Amino acid sequence: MARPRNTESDALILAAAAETLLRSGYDGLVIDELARVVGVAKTTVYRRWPTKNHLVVSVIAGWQDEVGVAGPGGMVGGQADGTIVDAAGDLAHIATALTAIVGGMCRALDPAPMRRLVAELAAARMTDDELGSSVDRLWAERRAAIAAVLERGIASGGLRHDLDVELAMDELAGAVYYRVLITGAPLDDRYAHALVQSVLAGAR
Amino acid sequence: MARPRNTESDALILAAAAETLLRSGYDGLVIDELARVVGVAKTTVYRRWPTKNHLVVSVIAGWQDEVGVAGPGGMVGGQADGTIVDAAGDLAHIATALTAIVGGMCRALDPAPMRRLVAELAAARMTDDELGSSVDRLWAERRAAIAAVLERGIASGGLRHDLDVELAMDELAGAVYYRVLITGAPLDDRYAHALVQSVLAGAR
Amino acid sequence: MARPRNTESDALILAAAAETLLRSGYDGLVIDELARVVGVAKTTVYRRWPTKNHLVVSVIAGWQDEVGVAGPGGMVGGQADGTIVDAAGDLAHIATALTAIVGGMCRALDPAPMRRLVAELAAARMTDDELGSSVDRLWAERRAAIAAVLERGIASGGLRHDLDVELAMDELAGAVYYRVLITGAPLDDRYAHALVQSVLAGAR
Amino acid sequence: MARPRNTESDALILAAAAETLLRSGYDGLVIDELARVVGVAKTTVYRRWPTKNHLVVSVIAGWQDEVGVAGPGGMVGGQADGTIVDAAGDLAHIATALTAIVGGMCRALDPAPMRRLVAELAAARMTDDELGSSVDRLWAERRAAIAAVLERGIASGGLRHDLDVELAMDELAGAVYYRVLITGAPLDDRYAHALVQSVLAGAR
DNA sequence: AGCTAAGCGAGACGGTACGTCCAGTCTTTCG
DNA sequence: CGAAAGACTGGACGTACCGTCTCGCTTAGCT
Repeated sequence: MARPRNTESDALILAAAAETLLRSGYDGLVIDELARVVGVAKTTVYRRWPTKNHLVVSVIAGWQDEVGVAGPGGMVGGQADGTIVDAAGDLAHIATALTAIVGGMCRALDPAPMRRLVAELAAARMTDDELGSSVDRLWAERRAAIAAVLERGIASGGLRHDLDVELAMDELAGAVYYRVLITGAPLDDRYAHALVQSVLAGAR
Repeated sequence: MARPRNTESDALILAAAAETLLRSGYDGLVIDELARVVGVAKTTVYRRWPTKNHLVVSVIAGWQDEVGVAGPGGMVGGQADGTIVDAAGDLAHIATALTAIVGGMCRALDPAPMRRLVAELAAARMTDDELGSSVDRLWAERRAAIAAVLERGIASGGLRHDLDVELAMDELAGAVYYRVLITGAPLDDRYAHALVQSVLAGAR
Repeated sequence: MARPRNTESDALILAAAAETLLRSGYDGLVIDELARVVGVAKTTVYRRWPTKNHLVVSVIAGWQDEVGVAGPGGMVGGQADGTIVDAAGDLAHIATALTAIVGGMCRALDPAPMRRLVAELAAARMTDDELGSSVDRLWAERRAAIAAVLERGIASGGLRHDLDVELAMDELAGAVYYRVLITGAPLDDRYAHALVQSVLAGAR
Repeated sequence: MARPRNTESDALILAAAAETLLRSGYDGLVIDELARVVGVAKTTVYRRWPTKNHLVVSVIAGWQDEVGVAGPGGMVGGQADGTIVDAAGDLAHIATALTAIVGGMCRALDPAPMRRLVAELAAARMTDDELGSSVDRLWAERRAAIAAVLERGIASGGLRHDLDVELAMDELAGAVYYRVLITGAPLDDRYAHALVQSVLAGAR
């Protein structure tokens, strides 16, 4: 009965927002201008995302969906690592699977615009509860991927039975985000490899 | 030769800004109101710090000088862990020293206002270079404290000779900041203890 | 198609601005306060008038439309003097008509707030072209009223054929504005009467 | 007993202020910048003139002293017209003397910067009493010159005994200022001549 | 010759207004 | 009802001047 939403607008807005976010950061994304550029009314944006923050979350979620848990540039699809870990539970395979995931994170988060964005989202998380949970869901995906690998590792006997999975995840993901947000140190596959080795050294 | 700046104003402004920053976060700090509260003209603030960001940097720098590595609320002074590590280099002592530092971090960073602030600073770091380096210096202090302990541990034989100190620090500090900024999980001494144990498990 | 401007706001803002302008002069008109008084956001004012000057122009233009040549407080309508001059062209009637107009000017311009305003507008005229032409249009109305009378006087033979109408107007209006702006001398009907007599003495 | 003021500073400040005033108008004259340009402390300016307005008045007064009542570009010195009028009181000589004075006014006030300045002073007059009287004194000089001529004209029988001198002056000076401030019409010697003729026509 | 009051430069300071920028909401009219 | 257009509230930001003040130094002229 009612006029249906123009789904094309969704895509256009997201695309433009994504580009602007990467190019100019959170503050550089101005809803007014975004709408103008896309050729859409500001209301159309706000009807879909109640807040600038929500829109930003959507953009990032889109990036994840687009490239799997590994983030843009990554290559580990959900089913793929499942298969790998199912096939073999021994330490080498666990390391390989983790390195793939962590490496994907590194490649995804290394670029400066992405770092800025992650920082801004972390800040937004603190003030805005609703957005907070959205952002949490975002981060949670990669966390779950790591958890899956670790738990299969435990199940397969490659890792200690009393391994604190939470803690191991904090160390892995934490080190990466620490470099992203706090030290600004570079992130690449080599670092991912070393990090995984180091953490597994205490998890065997 | 000219009338000197009223250094008391500097102090009052910084104090008020610090308090507001902790209580209300970056956005809660409004220059106009700050000036009013301190009883100073807005121009007096802007004469000292050309931008809100510059002021925030000063506040943080002040925290550093004031409280050492532990940050506001923390209590780990340089001499304390120095003494501990000097006294004995074996693993138990290393663990104790690290737990003290990491526990200090946890207690300092756990409160919500502090989390918000850290996140906002991490974000500001990305855009504003000047502020960035100031923030970096801030974080660097704790990092140095951890490094010192680790290196003495290596020297004393308590830790592996080929231990990647950088990596170990990333794991320790990273896990903490990860919880502060990304997962929002609580931080306390128990966590600090477990974290240190876990990391040392792979460092022996 | 879009939401139309609230025309009531226009009116309210103009009214409040007009009152403030008369009571407190140009500098006494503060946009921030104006908006507050009217109960409107400052942006709503700036959307309509990009500058304080533009707003002042609008106010003045409003006065024109509202009160005719006589200005605020004046009372000489177009038809009144028209009738008079139509009825008889001889000198006495010309003098009466002119005295009415000039007297209206005197009464309108005599009060201190009006003097201040006229002076401020004369000053603004010089810097701001847009505002200048608006102000010019304002002054022009009275000038035209005087010119009409003089020209009918010439046509009816009451005044010299070679009378320089421009010059006579300069003398009449000039004397009034001179007192308004330069000497500060009082203006009333008696003065208007004497002035008209004096100028007509040389115009017969 | 104390160190005397540096009179050279007075001159330099006045000169710079004069130039700026003519080039950039009242608002373009910024005390801070003036002091910087002259190479003098702001206090040195304010010690001499308590207010920007006072300084501006001084500048204008300087112009008068410099060139006699006729203003910059004029040439009728006090003694000159005295001599002229003393020599002969008949109408032709009165007209000549008045034309000289009024012509001087025209030449002095015609340039756009001067118009702006006069307008700004007229506005300042209204708000600032102290400055008002200074400005009044300024205008009064030319007025006095005209009055002198008219009164001698009356004494010599060239002008009517019952001539209202005030009114005649208002007409003469008023027409000029009216063009300066209100209509923006050009002013030159031809206009001065016509104006004097017209006013004298009713004064005989 | 030395004391001292004032001049001077430099620039901090309080105060006040301006005009700008955005986020998010509300109000129309059209399809 | 969805969409386009854009008005509206609300609040902060940084800028610009004015006129006052406080330093420390310099200098003329009285004692």
